[in-house]
Amino acid sequence: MGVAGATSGDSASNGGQAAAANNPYLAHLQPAASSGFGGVYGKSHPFHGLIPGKTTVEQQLAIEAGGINGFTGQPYSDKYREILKKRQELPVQKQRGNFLKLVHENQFVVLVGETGSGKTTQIPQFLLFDELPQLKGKMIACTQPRRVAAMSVAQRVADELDVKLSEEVGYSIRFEDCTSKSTVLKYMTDGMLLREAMTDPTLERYSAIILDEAHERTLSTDILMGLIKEVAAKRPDLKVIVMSATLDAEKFQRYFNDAPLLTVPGRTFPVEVFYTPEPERDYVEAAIKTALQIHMSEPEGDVLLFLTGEEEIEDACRKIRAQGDRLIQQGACGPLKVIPLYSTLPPHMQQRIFEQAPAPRTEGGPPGRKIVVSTNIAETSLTIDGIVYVIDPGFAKQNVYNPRVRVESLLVSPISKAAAQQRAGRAGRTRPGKCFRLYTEKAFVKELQEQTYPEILRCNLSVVVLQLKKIGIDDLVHFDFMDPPAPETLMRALELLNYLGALDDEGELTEFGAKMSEFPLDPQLAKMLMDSPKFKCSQEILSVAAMLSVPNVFMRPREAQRQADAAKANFAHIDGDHLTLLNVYHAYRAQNCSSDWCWDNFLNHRSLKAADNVREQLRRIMERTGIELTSTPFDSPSYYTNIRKALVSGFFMQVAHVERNGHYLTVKDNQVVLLHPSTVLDRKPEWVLYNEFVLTSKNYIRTITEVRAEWLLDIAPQYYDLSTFPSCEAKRVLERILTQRKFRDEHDSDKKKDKREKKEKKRRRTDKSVISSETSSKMVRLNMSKV
DNA sequence: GAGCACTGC
Repeated sequence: MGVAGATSGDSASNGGQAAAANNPYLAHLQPAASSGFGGVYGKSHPFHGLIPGKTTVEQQLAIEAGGINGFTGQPYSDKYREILKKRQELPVQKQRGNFLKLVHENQFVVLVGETGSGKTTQIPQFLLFDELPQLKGKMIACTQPRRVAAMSVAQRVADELDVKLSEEVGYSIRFEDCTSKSTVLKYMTDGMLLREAMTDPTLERYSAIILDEAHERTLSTDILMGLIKEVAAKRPDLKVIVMSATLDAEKFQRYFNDAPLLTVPGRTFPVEVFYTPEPERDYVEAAIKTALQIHMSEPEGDVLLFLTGEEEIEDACRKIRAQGDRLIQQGACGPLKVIPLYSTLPPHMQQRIFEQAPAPRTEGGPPGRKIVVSTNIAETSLTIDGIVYVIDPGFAKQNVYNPRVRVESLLVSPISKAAAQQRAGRAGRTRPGKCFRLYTEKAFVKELQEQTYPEILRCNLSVVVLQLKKIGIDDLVHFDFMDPPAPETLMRALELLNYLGALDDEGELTEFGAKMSEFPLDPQLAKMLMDSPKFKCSQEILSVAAMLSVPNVFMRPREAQRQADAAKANFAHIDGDHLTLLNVYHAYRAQNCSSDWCWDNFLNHRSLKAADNVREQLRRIMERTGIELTSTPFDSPSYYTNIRKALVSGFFMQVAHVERNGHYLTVKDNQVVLLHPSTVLDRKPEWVLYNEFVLTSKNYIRTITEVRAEWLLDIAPQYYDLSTFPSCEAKRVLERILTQRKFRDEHDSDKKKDKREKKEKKRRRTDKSVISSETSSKMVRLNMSKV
């Protein structure tokens, strides 16, 4: 992944230091030396006359129309002038004066700009020429919810400013920092800015921050808003622009101390909205019918149909194709191209949405049509040109978190009015369009909520709490969230972090917790990683943690389920799914990360590649934080038990015990759960540790490994304090073990103890060697033959 | 014997 011409690192300023000192055009590279912080530009400089925070539209226009680029000292290119003409036609240009006035007079500005207004590319530039952050040795940040947006917008703006991407304009996303010492405008993901805040809590390196797409209310944007509100109170010099695409601006204004509002019209075409007169019983059937009706009776133009998930979409595609074929044979309409779209689809399949609609079969015959059947990936992340008709059944899968049982689940639920509007808007990007809503107008008005619940109200907050504690926000209950999460969700997070040792009993961040927060992982995974040297298996746990933080690697196509299951069985480890994942990773590396090999073994290459990336990132953090990288020799009998013990040190709260009736109960919570059918375990071990609890048709625990009761008691005594247990079978079993231990300890003669200790010492000595990566293919072979 | 909406560090 990457943008052509993108570079990372600070090559931009290499060798530029000497030149900069004598070159007035390059003064921004050395503001301290040339003019001092807060200084101004000299007479010969294109930026001469600009006073930070006091520029005028005329000044900015004159600079843009000038001959010399103030950033590079070079004459503007022809391409620059060409782009400039187009920029001048964007609706947001008419508001430049108003924008500058508001920014001069206010710390916070809320800007609502509809699709096509040009806000994402232009506003940061208006601000750049007004702020002149280079004079203060600072930057302007503009956040985006998605990586691709950060990359592509940065490239576009670099072109508009006639500079090389990574120099004055750059971007920063996970796994890729495309900025340099000369960067003054930085596009970045919101998550990335939040990461930075953990080491720079007052965001000193920025003179202004633009939060774009704030209406999406991503978890990171919400936390950033709370944080920036606090920082701004301490830093009157910091400018904050909040940009949103919806009419929900009032809420943002109120939140940011009654900030002024600037509204910029968009540039889209009208979309006529139709409702069904009666509620539809089966929205998929209704959607298919509507799609075919459009094809038969509406003029040329492509169709976008929103459904909720992969299976539903593939199913609908098949049905539309089948029924479409029948109509075509009857000569009732032109040819159809039906294309599915969802995120787990391989990239070359996703590309198909950009194909042209099929041509009519005979010249002058009925027109061909493209129908894209998509999840709400097409609502925000992907834009398909040429869509004229949208079919909106009004549903989407949404994540819901229940703190009481600590379970996240995906539920098909009605979308919000804002989302419905967004969907409809997809029909009007190239010409006037139509949107068919498969619900009544009354339902739209009365039943749909205004906005989608922000993510912060729908998810487990343990990562959020850890991050905020690291940033130095101690009082989370009184932290000014735009929408405060349920106290119970916060309590659950605090409790978990306390058990993991990240917070002490007063709720203060411990040193251990501070280190944990460095890892871009769930706290359980971070804890497991940090404890893994104790069990001499940090190399292996690194791999397991990476595999657990990427999408499922096992593919199971409907038409080849048995082959896929057989392929998976080759990697199965007798002790469970975590070690199976480790086998897969080792085999993948032993096969030189071959994508063909992945395909042959029904493995998702994209996921494995991601796991490899994540592993490398985690390994670096381990090195930086001084956590030892070590392994138990593969031929040691404790190789796998050590790994399983390390799993326990992170996931001791996610353990289930099988009851005499064959049901599993989660420890302490006593929830009845079933082993997910995807597990490689073909028996029912007494104690299992699980990675996640999913609520679908039943209560399932997924990604499971057998563990031993003794480990639970030894590794997590703080949680397995039996006085805190409700009365249950698991408690009785654990009690029995403790009694036996006490008995044994009392009757153990000193001699026996001595012997045991000696043996233990010897074992420790033999465990010290570290395996090299060269042996990894051998490891896989050995291990596979064991199974 | 069953599913993985979508992002992000």
